[in-house]
Amino acid sequence: MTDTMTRIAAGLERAFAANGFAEPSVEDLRDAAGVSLRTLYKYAPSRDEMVRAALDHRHQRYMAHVFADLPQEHGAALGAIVDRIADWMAREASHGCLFHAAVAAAPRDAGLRALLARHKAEVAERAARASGLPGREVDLTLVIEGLTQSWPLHGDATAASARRLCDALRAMP
Amino acid sequence: MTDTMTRIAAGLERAFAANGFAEPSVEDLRDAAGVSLRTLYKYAPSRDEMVRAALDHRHQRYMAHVFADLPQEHGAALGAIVDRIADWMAREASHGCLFHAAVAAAPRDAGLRALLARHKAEVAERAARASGLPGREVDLTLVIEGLTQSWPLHGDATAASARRLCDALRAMP
DNA sequence: ACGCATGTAGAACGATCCCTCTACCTACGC
DNA sequence: GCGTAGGTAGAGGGATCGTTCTACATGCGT
Repeated sequence: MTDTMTRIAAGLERAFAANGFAEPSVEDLRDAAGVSLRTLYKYAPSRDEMVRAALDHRHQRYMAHVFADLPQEHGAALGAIVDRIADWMAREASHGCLFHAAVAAAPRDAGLRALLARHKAEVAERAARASGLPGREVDLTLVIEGLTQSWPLHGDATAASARRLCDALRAMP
Repeated sequence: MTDTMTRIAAGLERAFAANGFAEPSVEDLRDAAGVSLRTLYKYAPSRDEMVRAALDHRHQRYMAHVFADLPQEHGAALGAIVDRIADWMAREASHGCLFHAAVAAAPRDAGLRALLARHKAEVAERAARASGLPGREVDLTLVIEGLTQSWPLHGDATAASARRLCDALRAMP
């Protein structure tokens, strides 16, 4: 059932987020997914598919967490996005972006790199739309990526810095 | 003749940069290092030590590439740092920061995380000094990390964005 | 000429890897 | 009552893993 699939994907996401993409064995993943090995392989016929399933699930949850129910006003929306991302880092991704971690573990995998690019493009596109900055996806990607990567080093001070940089972005041509 | 240790470290760095930290076997690393298995284990007694040796070598080369012979004037120095990092990405690190890749492959390894933090702290400190922005290490880390992570997605457009953000940083209180 | 440090080549070990397979259980529509 | 779908438990194969070890070659100071 689809219910089983999402439960498996949620468990896989948790396992990869906690232990990285290299370390967990398929048996570890089976334990995290809470199903038998056979069922796990039925829904994700190889370890690579398990990675994809985890990332798909992660993408859904991330987009919902960051972009759902944003304020209408553009400045407030961008500030809220920064706060949501900082909140996400605090409670979910204290080690950094899961997509980058997946690509780092297998940098030759073109499919994974494409998945990363699509995820980041969608984030930038939603951020540009919510903040009323169409065409500024590169600027927004830079600040969001900087926030995401710096947060493990400097915590909430990074969020404050990102908010000020976003104000500067909106004032820039 | 170059020191055996540095030759090994250079080969290891190249292997990990090309194939990530999870994929290469010790035999692959031996081939990349260009020495025998016994010699490799003499200088790096475990695979983890090989990772450390590669990262140490990477740190030396990165700092030299980005911070050597910068202009005296603060604005020009910061612009040069951005250009140097973009140049580094173009020719050396098209997949992203090697330290983040190492941590992503083994997020539970506290020693690796400490190595990452020290590397980033040293980069931020040197950047703050060169650009005449003491105490602004968090801001600089955010822009530099954003540039480093976004570059694989948007290439030199990211560098242009980073330069404008650096100008904004210097104009901010 | 000789000892020693330093190197190469590669076999072998036990562990672990991903994946497949057999055998059995349970819920449910007809 | 019974077949089928979809599940569990777990053994095992074949390959590869990190690491150690033996056996041999080479350069160099004395």
